[in-house]
Amino acid sequence: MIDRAALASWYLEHARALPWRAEPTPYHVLLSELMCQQTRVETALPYFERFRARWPTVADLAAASEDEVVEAWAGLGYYSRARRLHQAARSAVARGGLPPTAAELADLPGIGPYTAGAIASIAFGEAVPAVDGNVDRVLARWHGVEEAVDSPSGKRAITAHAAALHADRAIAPGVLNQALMELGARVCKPRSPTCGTCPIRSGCTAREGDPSRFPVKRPRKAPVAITGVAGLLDRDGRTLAVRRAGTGLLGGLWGPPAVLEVDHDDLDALARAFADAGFSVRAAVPVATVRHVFSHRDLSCRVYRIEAEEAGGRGAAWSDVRWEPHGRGMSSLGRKIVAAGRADAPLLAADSRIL
DNA sequence: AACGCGGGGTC
DNA sequence: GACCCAGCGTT
Repeated sequence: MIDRAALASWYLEHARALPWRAEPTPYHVLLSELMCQQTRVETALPYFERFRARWPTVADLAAASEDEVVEAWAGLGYYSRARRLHQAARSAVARGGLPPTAAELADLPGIGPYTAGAIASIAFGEAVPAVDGNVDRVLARWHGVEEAVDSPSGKRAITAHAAALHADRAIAPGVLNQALMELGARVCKPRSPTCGTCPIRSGCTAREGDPSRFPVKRPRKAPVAITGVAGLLDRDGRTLAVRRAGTGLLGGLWGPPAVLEVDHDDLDALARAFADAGFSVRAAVPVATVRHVFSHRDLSCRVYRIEAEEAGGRGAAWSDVRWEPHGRGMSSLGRKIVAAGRADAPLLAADSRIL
């Protein structure tokens, strides 16, 4: 059995002072947990502060428009989280507040097994596990779990170990769950864990051998290489930006007109993209090629500087169009494309093509 | 069980 | 480059 008292006292001494820990209201925990899904705490921190300042209560967030929320999320990635956070906020307000149990919380959009357990234990004190990547690692190592933690059976095994720690509620559930996560982030790290300082090294299976052998994971597929084109059209120091339609890759996100899954020199596709934004392209000059890796796609995108005139009309590719002064509110890919155009790279006149 | 979905830090 | 991060929802 893991020495829970040692784990808890280690946590109380070493816990980072995170803003949602200072005041772990259900709304703050909801916000932080959604932002931290597959995202480092340090990355989510400034977003949490901005959201909390702009929408201090769950009712404020529910009253915002989805577009506002997605735009405020820009740069954080996995944008369906933003839409689901907004939906969850509206749902919570409609039912008079966030429900206090993991079972009910799991019914809300964006809240799966981990997040439900985290909110229920941290904000409401329910004795339920919250198994994230850190807990996977800590418990797989301690118990020597040989099954892949990203398989259903492996996840069940880890969850059972985590649940057992709450058996007699010797430690406050929120403290225990956060202690496991904090330990995974600070001590029981993926590579070169510092076992010598671990408060629960006694009894740990992996410490006897090679800790980095755990947790076992299924092999992941490499991102598929794709190409695409993007165009920069400037006017009065601003760049033409479009909002991508749909909820697929970068759906709802702002950026310069870009077409994915077409060749680097597919100027017809680029011209159609601008036509959908209401512009007729006269010339396109290649200025850069940017690479952007998503979790499942490895994109090489050729960036063109565009000359065009207003033609009116709009196609279905974009849900909105505007002139964007800074690149704020854009996806990271969008900002990268804008930056490529601002760079002092020489124009590739030899590749220039007039439409 | 596999896939779609972002972005960035770290070694 | 590879790995992985306070994962979830769909198929």
